[in-house]
Amino acid sequence: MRAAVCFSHFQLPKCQIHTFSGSWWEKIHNFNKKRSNIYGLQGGNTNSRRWTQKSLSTNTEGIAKNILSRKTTNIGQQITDVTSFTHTNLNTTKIKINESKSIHLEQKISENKDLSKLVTIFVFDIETTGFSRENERIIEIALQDLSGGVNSTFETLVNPDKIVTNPHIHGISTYMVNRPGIPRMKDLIPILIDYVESRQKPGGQTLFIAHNGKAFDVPFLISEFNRCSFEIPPDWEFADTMTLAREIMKVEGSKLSSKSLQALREYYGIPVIGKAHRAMADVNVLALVLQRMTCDLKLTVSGLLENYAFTASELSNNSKKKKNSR
DNA sequence: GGCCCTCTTTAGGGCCTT
Repeated sequence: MRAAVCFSHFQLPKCQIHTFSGSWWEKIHNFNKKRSNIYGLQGGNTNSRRWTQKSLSTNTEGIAKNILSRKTTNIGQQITDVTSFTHTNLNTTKIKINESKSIHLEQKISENKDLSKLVTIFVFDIETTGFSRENERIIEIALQDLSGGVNSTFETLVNPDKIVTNPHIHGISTYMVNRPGIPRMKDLIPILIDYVESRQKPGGQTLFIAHNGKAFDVPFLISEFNRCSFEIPPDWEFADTMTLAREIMKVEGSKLSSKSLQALREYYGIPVIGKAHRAMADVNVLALVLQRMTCDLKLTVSGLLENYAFTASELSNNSKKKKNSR
């Protein structure tokens, strides 16, 4: 059981920029303001942030695209450009699913520690060859660590070893994912796990947020991990913004008519950022939508974890129970 | 496929994800 403790300082007045905490939204917002230019792939030292050149091809269709440029809109309708730099260690041979890592989140809460400093929150999205996780494959993954800063994004195409039959949806073609340097899922998973580990706080928790994640992204990810003889690390927790959207729709006077990501983007007046249905573009939109929804719902990090988070094993077990009951 | 809603639960339809 999680301690039912809510950190009131997260619940700041509506229409302030910070919602979850005075930390990560502030960080990401300040970071956006500091980095107003869009950079290419070259390294450099900007605003005292030292950049590191990535070790593998960084063309826009290759693995772990280094540079993300995006536009963000905060509550004050300020639109800024931001660049994030993802470095991925492609020489990863070790597979570190550190099950012995001690997570004492409840204890930390009971000790009244600042939960926002213990939780790493990723917004993520996947593009696939279709809806069926049994027959289809992931062809693109994007993550954004909402703490911001260097290496805060991770983005890569994935070789599905099959024909991409739905390029009209996302613009990702068979040719794009079959080129040299595009990793297969079994090769990508250890890299992904290492990347996430590199962003985790000592003794902290990790929360992945996706839109319709409970029904689509997370089960798809579980299926792909299992197919490649991996398991989702047990300390990864997930949350679904679809659930938050339903809460928004219940609010009296809410004019949100649909729970789709596009409807949420339009509802909050967030401009189109890149091509819809590309993973990182949708991640960028979702990060902003999440900010606004948590503001509207006065939702804290602890509230999100206590009321909306689930683990991969919980999701799998629930699914098995339902299948057995049929 | 999973979730939610309802003209419901002994069920069915709509939405959302690619």
